[in-house]
Amino acid sequence: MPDTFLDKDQPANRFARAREAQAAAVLEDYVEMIGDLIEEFGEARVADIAARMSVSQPTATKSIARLKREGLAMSRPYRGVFLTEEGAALATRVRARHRTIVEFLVKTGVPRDIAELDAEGIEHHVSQVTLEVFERALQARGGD
Amino acid sequence: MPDTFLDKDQPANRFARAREAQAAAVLEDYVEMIGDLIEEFGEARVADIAARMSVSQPTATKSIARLKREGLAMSRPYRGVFLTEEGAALATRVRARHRTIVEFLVKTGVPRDIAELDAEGIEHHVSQVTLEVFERALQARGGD
DNA sequence: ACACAAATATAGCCATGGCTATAACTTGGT
DNA sequence: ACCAAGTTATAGCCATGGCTATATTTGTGT
Ligand SMILES: [Mn+2]
Ligand SMILES: [Mn+2]
Ligand SMILES: [Mn+2]
Ligand SMILES: [Mn+2]
Repeated sequence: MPDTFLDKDQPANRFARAREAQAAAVLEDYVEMIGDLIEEFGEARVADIAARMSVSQPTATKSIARLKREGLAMSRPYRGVFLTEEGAALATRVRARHRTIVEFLVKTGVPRDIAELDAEGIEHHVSQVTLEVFERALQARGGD
Repeated sequence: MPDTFLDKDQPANRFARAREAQAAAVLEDYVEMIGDLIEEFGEARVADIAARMSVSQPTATKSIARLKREGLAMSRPYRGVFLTEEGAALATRVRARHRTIVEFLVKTGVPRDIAELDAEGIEHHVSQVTLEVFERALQARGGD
């Protein structure tokens, strides 16, 4: 065996890679939205999270349990949900990526409302390299 | 109740919409690939489908069962898999969309290998409107 | 203090898409 | 004809993310 260090979690092919990206999608959307709610209301209630995600309250509760398991959020029973440092950092990154993608689509010619809809799914599959390409495209004569 | 006809299946919000797009992703990838295999080898064997998807053979068998249930494919036990008319039509559409997205990303400045990886996930979330915007961008001085 | 409404948790169901282990079938070679 | 190898099907497990129904807790108003 060679003693070089290989990148971990290298998916075998493009389908496996897309599956991995998808697995993080729910986590990403929840932390971003919990961050939004805390920003807006000072706290994130389960009922508000469920409403914004358009899922039932028990479904939101279950996903929040996964966030907690993965160290992204914290909460005590019947209290609001908070982000850990790691969760807050993820929320910030995810929010920036979301915005970049929407703005890139809009600049390319997609109506903003449609860009918002498409971006909600697309965002989870855009690699860092592609994101930087989008950012560069936006900087080039950005607000024409 | 008003007697106007409303569009069916209108998701309540962007998250529900992304969930719906995701639900079709596996179906789309399988029909496209089965079409590829039939094109290349004259038939699509379960083992080859599983290998290309990087899943186990039983996982492929199960997904093929879903394709059959949904009227996209047909097969008899221990025989190859075939596409129905509907499945073949979907494969054609999905393949064209995949290519458009890859070419658009490449033209925007994303390295081709990365564009291929990202497109495998992105493709399922690009609306018809956005796809047409991409196509127009490609036609404008396409091969510089 | 207490009752009631609202919010949250819990129980228990389902479909999907992963997996491994093993059974059953098909096929090619002797 | 038959056996071995290869291929496909089946059984049975798990995690995730949906749902409804119901229990529990919180907090507010009287
Ligand atoms: Mn999203
Ligand atoms: Mn988002
Ligand atoms: Mn795909
Ligand atoms: Mn594809």
